[in-house]
Amino acid sequence: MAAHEELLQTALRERGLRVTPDRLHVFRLLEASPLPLSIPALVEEIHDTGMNQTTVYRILELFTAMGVVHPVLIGHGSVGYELIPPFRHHHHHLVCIGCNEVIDLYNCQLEHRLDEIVKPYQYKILYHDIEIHGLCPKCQAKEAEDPGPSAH
Amino acid sequence: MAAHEELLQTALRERGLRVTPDRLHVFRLLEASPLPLSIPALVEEIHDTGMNQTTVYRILELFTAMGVVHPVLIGHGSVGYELIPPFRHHHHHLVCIGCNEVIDLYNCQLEHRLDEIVKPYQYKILYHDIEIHGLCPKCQAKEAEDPGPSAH
DNA sequence: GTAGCTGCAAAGGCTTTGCATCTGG
DNA sequence: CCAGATGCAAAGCCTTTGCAGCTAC
Repeated sequence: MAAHEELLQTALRERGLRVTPDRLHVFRLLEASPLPLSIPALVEEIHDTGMNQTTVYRILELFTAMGVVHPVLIGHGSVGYELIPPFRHHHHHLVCIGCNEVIDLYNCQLEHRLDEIVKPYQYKILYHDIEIHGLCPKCQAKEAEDPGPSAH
Repeated sequence: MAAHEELLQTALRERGLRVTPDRLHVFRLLEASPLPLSIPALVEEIHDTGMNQTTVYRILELFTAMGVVHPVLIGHGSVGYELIPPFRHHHHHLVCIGCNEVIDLYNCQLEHRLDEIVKPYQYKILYHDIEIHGLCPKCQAKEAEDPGPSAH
């Protein structure tokens, strides 16, 4: 069994919660996905496994409260969920606003700088998100030939 | 009239769109709010002005497409909207996961570093979001006396 | 005058909730 | 065995859509 999955089992048992097939299944879907998954996307994925969609909502609420996942913005103002450390490597996102492609960025070396910025507020920092938005090479080319996206 | 509002009017007219009382009203609400506003919050605000809630949705969709606002995560996985440069000063968020307090951080000095990180991907960067999550001093104290938030 | 904007009302999704049933430890 | 988890179904939101009437320019 994967090391991350054992971590999840431990985290659940420590709280007196149960390791169930549904919870493991949702965890594996998140682990297998290169991108954050929205709840509707997860519901879609589990649709033919017999798992109820209410269960998906409850599992994500639980995972969020446990610090297993956290919400991030994906695409046009919708919310997705992804695993966070120690359940997954720390990383950030580079998002194309043209085609919604998402690239994971590892090697974030900004922690020290962020600590400095936040010091005056006496917050205890738990985690941070960075999302960089722009146009991927393909969409830059598309924009160059098109007249550009007029509103509406 | 505020300089930012003139910018909005210019941006609208450049696209052959109209400057309407409703659009100005939504813009002013966003400008007056220290925090990002969710659509339901905006709908609440305009409820007794006679403006229809459908209009709020359409205006936010338009403002997003125009680059006047962008979505950010606020609180527990919900989405809010806020003005972005040149309609507002560039800034980031420090969010308390205990009480959902949001503090604006100005003086972001990370642009250069982000450029370096992203260089290999040949993206054209348009903007970035940074959200730092943690516990405010008050919630740290609360956690110290409480047994801490068990799941569920 | 006319393209564009808004109001209204209905439809369609998404999310939450209560309760009965089932199950992991 | 029993606290905890899930399924089901209904209810309550949130969001989108089509069309008729209104307004900025």
